[in-house]
Amino acid sequence: MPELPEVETVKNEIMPHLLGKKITRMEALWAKTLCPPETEFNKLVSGLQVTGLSRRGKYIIISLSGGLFISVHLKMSGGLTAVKAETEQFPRFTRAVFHLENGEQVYFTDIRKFGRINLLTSLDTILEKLGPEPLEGDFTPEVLGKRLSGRKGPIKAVLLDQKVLAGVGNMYADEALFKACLNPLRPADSLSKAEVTKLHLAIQSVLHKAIQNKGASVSTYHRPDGSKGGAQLEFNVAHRRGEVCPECGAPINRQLIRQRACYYCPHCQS
DNA sequence: CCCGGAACCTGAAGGC
DNA sequence: TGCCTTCAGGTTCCGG
Repeated sequence: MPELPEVETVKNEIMPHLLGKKITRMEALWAKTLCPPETEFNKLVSGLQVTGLSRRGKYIIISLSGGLFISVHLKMSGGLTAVKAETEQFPRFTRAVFHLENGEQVYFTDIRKFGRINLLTSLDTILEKLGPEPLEGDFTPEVLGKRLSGRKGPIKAVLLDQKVLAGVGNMYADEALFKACLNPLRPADSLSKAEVTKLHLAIQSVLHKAIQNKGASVSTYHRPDGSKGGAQLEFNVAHRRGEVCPECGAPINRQLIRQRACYYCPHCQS
């Protein structure tokens, strides 16, 4: 599932196919994917040039000439695929198409239709619901400590709150808590200073390593060239139902926390 | 602020 | 083989 490392990888690898190109037309094959709807979207973007690509949390931000932005959220099963030249048949599950100059295209595919491509005049609506970027220099252990203070819910659930920290999802929250040897049910504000520091380091190292491995291909995630990421091969607990802890050999627990599957080692994370 | 639950969707996997 | 149920989990919204 796309979390920060997967979104970062998609952004980086789709960049050469979009940067500097003119958008001739946006096409919606599943109407709800585009907001505003296709006709209105096209009135505003056709002929504009892509001037930049960036990522904030799990959003890909496409900057356009004229001061407009397109945000892409992959949600559960979305992906972008680069295509050199126009083809007559779209791949299965294509929900939207970026038509570019010279007949090039970028497909937005999404089995479950949760993903969204929004046209924005300002990034405020996105930025105001996101906490700090975990890999930026200003994300320090002190900042993490402040974000967790006063939060009495389980640390696992609090880490998934995008307003606390942007970009961490279910898989990497499980991996970071394992690396920091923290029980996912611990109240977020009960962590000692040393534990917060350990968690801060664990979050950064888990995300860095996953980006190096081009994301985790569990279920439907794929890179823009169609290949898979390798980060799932290094998971210690996430999605490892019925397996044992690589550190101590204890069976990995799967427990619902706030309706979300949580994988952890009951021995190492006691 | 905290929490639970539903909604949005489809395909894979497991049970019978 | 085939029907039915469950599971997957990012985000928003609604109600208590």
